[in-house]
Amino acid sequence: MVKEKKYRRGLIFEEAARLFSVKGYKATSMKDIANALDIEAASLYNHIKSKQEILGILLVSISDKFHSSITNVENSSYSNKEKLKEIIKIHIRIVVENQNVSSLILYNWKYLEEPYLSKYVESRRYYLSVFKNIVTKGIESGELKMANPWVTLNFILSSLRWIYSKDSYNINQDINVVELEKSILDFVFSGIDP
Amino acid sequence: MVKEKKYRRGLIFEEAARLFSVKGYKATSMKDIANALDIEAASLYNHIKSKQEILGILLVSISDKFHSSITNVENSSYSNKEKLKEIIKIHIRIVVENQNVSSLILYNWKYLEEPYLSKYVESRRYYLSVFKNIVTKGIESGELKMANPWVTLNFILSSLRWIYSKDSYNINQDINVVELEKSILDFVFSGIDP
DNA sequence: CCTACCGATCGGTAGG
DNA sequence: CCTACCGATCGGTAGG
Repeated sequence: MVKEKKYRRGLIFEEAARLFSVKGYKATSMKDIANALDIEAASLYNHIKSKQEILGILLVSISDKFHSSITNVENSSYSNKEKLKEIIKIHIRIVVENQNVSSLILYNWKYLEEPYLSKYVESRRYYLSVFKNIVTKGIESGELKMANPWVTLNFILSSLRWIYSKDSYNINQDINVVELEKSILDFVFSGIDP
Repeated sequence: MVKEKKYRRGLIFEEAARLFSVKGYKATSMKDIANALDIEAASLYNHIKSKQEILGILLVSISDKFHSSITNVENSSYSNKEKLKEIIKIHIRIVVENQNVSSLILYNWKYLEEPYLSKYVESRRYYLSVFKNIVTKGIESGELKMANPWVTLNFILSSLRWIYSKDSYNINQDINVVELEKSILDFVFSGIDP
C-alpha cells in the first residue's frame, strides 16, 4: 500500500516534469497530468497537495543537486581552472541525466511561490556566487582571459544552455555525454577559431 | 482618429510584449495588459482581434528582422568567417534593441497558433539553415575549428542567449553595445583561455 | 480512485 | 472606451 502510493507519486512527478518542460507550468493543467496517467484530475490529490507542490519539489530537488555538486568542487584542492572544468562537466551531467526537471530552471522557476521560491532562489544564488567566485579568482590569477567576470560567467553558463532542450541535444543521438563534455569544454576554453 | 487608434494599438503591443516577456504568455491575462494601460480588458478589443494576434504579430515581426538581416549578410562578398562575425554582431543588436520581443523567441513562440505559427517557424527555419550553412562551409574551408557543425551552431547561438534576459544584460549598464559585441565575439572565437 | 461539484478567472462578445 | 455578460476551463474539495 505504502509502496504503491510512493510509486504512483513518483510517476506523477515524472509525468508533470515532462509536461511542464514541454508545455510550460501555466499551460499544463492538472487534467493534462491526470490524462497522461489515465486517471481523473481529482484523483491526483490523493498523492500530492497541489500543482504548486509538484513544481516546488521538482525545482528544489534539482537546485540541491547543483548546490551539492559545486560545494564538492569548491572544497577540492584543484586549481581555479581545474575547478571550472569540473563544474562544467558536472553541470552537463546533471542536465543530461535530469533533462525535464533541469529545463524548468530556465523559465518555469518564475512560477514558484513560497515557501519553495525562497528555498530555490537561495540554493541558486549560492551556486552562482561560488561559480562567479571561481571565475573571478581564475581571472585574477591569470588562469583565465582578462575580462569582466560577470560577462565571463554569463558567457559560460549561457553556452551550456542549449543542452537543456531536447530539440537541440537529443537530435544528436550520435553524440554521447563524454563527447559532449569534450566538445563543450573545447569551445568554452578555446572558441571556434581553429 | 486613425492616428490616435494607431498610437493606442502600438502601446498595447508594447505593454503586452513587456508582460509576456516578464510573466509569460499564458500567465499574462488581457486584464493585466488593460490594467497596465488604465483601461478595461474589454476595451482592448477595439484595437486588437485577440490575445493570440498580439503574440503572432510580435513574433512574426521579430523573426522577419532576423530573416532579412541574415539575407543581407549571406548575399555579401565576405568570407565565411567574416559573415559569421557580422551575423553575430547584428544578432546582438537586434536583441538589445528589441529585448522584450526578442525574449519571446526563447520560450513563448510555442504558444503560437496558425496562421502565425507557420509563418514564424518558416522564417526561423530559414535563419537557422543559412546560419548553419555558413558554419558548415567555414569548417570545411578551415576557417573554423574542425567540429560537428550542429554542435558548433548550437554553441554559438546558445552563448548569445544570456543577452536576451534583462536579469543578466541590464545589470551591466556599464557595458555598452559595442563593448558587448567585442566581448562576445572574443569569447565565441577564442574562448576563455588567456 | 471516482462522481459531483465549487468559486474564480479566463478570453471574448453585444450593445451602446 | 465602458457595462454587462457569456461559456469554458481552471485548481481544488467533499464524500464515499
